[in-house]
Amino acid sequence: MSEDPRGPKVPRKAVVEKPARAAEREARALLEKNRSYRLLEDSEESSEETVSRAGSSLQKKRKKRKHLRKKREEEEEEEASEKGKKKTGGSKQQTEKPESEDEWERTERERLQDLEERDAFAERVRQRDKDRTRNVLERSDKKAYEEAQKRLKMAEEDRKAMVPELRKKSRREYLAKREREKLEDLEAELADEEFLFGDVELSRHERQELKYKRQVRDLAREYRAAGEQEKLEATNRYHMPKETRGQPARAVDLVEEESGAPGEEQRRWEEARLGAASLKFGARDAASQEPKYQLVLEEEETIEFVRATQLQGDEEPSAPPTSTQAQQKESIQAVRRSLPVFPFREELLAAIANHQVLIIEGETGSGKTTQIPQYLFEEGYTNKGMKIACTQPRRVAAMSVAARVAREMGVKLGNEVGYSIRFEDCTSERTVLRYMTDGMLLREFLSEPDLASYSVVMVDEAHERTLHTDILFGLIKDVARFRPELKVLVASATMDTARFSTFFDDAPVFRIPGRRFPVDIFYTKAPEADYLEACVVSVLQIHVTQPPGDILVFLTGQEEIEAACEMLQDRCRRLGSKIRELLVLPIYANLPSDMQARIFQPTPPGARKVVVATNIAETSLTIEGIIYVLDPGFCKQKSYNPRTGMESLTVTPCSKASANQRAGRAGRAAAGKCFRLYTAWAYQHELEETTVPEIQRTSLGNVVLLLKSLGIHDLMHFDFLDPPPYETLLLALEQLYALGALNHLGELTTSGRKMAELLVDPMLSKMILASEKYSCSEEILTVAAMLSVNNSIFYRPKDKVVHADNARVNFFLPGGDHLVLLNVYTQWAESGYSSQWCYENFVQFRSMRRARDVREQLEGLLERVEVGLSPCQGDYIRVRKAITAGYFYHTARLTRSGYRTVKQQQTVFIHPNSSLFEQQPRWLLYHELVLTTKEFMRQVLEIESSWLLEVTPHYYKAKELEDPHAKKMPKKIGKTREELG
DNA sequence: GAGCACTGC
Repeated sequence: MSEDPRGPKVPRKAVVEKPARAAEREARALLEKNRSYRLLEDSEESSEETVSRAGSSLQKKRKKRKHLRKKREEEEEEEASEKGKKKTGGSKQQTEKPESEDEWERTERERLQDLEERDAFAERVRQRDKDRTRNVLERSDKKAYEEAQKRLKMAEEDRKAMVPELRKKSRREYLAKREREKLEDLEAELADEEFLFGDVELSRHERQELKYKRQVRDLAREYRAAGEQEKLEATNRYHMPKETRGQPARAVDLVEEESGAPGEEQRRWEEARLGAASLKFGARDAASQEPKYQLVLEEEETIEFVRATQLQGDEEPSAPPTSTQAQQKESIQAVRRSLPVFPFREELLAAIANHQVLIIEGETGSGKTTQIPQYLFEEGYTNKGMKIACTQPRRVAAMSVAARVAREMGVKLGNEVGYSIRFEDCTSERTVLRYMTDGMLLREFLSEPDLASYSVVMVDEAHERTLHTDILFGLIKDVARFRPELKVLVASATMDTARFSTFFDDAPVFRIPGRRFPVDIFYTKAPEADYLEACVVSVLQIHVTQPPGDILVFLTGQEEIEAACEMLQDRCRRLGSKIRELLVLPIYANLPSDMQARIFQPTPPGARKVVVATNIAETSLTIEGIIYVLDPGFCKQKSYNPRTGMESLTVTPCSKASANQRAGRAGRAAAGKCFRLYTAWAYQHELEETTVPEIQRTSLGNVVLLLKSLGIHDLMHFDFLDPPPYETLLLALEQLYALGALNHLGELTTSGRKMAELLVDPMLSKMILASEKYSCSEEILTVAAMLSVNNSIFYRPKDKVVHADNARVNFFLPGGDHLVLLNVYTQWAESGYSSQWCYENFVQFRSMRRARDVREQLEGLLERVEVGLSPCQGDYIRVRKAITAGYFYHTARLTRSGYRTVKQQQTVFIHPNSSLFEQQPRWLLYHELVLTTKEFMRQVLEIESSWLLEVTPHYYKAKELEDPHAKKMPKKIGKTREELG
């Protein structure tokens, strides 16, 4: 790239103009190499019939390409004339030249025509965007603004009004539950004792105790029976003693009225319970009561402690309720001044003025996200209509930060300050401070490859290294080279900043102290075999020995969390009143929202909250009041195997960076403690320094398509901060070629350009484009939307597995899972998108709502890529063919030894949740391949081999789709079932 | 007969 003076301009130029020659040449050579490599491999393995078939058709072209390449190199300086010559020459030669030459010329002519068409299409899209922008902004400005206001108001109300009510409610529920559980426990305990020690001679004391317990139980039973008989009266049956009124009521109060000895019975009950508990755990279960390990304070590690933060309490005036607007404004300014970044304002602005790229290192809470863009605004970086972009990895972050900055600046959200996220654009023409998700800025490159309207781009939370952030780095670095006036800020937590600096040509690093309380880190003395058990024990240990403060436990997934919660609740119940109340609350992304909200409710006085969470609590949400963090040191991580194209999700030890991030969660409100369930040695020697960046762990079809659309051809030499594996890129290129998104020279085709607009995975977008031909785009859009919400459509609670499974089976349609998904969506739409319908059918409302959002967006994009909307009118064959047109790469056939993928002859299985699980169609298409306990195909569709020839004549040959065992196999299972359906 | 962490366009 560097030898080409225009190199850095590639992204800007290429979209409308011809791609830079040097890059193109390199890409071509590379593809050439790739292909010959594939060819070798294929000829060795006769099993890879289909691929070698694709390869052999290429073989012919390859010879021609050599010729072409030479030619192009010679004529490099006269591109335009060459193009003209080819075009006119091509049409002439069609009639005159011998066949082989004709074929080559035709291919070449078609290629050039397609490129022209592609660029014309891109131009049309840009033009339409321009025309439409105004409308969209005006509309969304109002709508989004109202929505944002509503959200903010709700959050406010949450804090003010809902909380006390919620607290009361949860307390009531809790008390009722506790009463029930206590009684059950007592009964169980008595039963146990009678069973175990019935024959044993008891001491006088023990006999007395037993007798007393029985008495208490009988009283409680009687009370309950009485209460049920006279429900009306029961409400007035007892009152709270004056002195305890106002304090939380206690479940045991109910006993005292019955006994007629106020206070006395209660005291005795408590003593009995306490005695029972200590008896059980102190004497009979002595061994299990021993702490399993000792937590040892290894080092008093403090994570970035800044004294100044504690001054903040004095500086921040608690705004009086009657304060005027001016006063409020004053207090906002005071808060702004109190942030750690404030003293560095001038220094920072000077550094930004002097350097094009600046790395900003600062912990969360330093105010960098909210303040720095404001400083830049105040400094005049937004003059002449220029904008400032600040990217966030998450939608909520972009929204809430924008709202806060708008408040600080005293403007309406969506005017000067706005945010822009998928499904929601809250910006207007006046917007100069623009918070957005990183993926959103990435898409903006498509319409504005040089980011001409921005004077500053700030990439926040860079240390998280999301896929989008990583790609942004490469693109922004490139843009910065030919736009010297563009300022680039890379904001990151205290890690990896040296690497960022090196990447951006040794950009200076500006450090801002954070505001965080110290966190003591504890390690275990010896490794734990069962970390789940260890977790439960440690939680109780913290609960018993440590001062008040909530606990946050990090586990890997839903299953583990459910198990841990159950164990904890079980232990607590058994310990009874020996320990203070412990509220156990799970949180993970798939948890229904109302359950999720529970973790934000304040802890009742005297109780302690334990939040058992997945990685969601590591970055995505912050829970107030967490003082203790319990970290077993594991997380689930996705990995991608480019050789098989298979994704897997495995439990792996987390990185040091991740462990520190988790520990930091303990120090948000006050000094905290973090207990790590592994040894200090393991931390030092066994944990990776940082998590492997996402770009090295996922399939890159989408990324390649996007980069190609931006005119970047030489992906192997794209400036990645951490380059993805070579094989992953190769596989992505290969698949895109097979899908027709790239031509034989590795250039983007018109259809590829359209696929890039659709922002779903390439195969999915190919399917959508193909739906036009089979006129079933209505249905295909639905299928695509449903496929893009991760398998979280069906809700399957543990206690209603049978019902849930029945509900799912009711949606089955012959043909396969794609049609089942279509069926679910259609029925839901018919119900008026009802949440009640979802509830009744064990379908997750949240996922469906998301599918609806996606579908609506895709519908808009369909218009953009110039595809008409048409219904299939009940002809599901058309739908299935369109799906096949996108997923012909993902096919499997039934052999005597089960299913094998057509492409790689890999043994695979139908997922047990599939509607086709108990059937064995001969030909299958799958949406994805996942490795869990086996290699499973998820979302499978029955197809016919003849369709493969129909939808992709270039990829399959009739011969290889013949089945040698055809006659021995039952006749077309699919057909007969379709007749039934 | 399985068992999906988390984001994002």
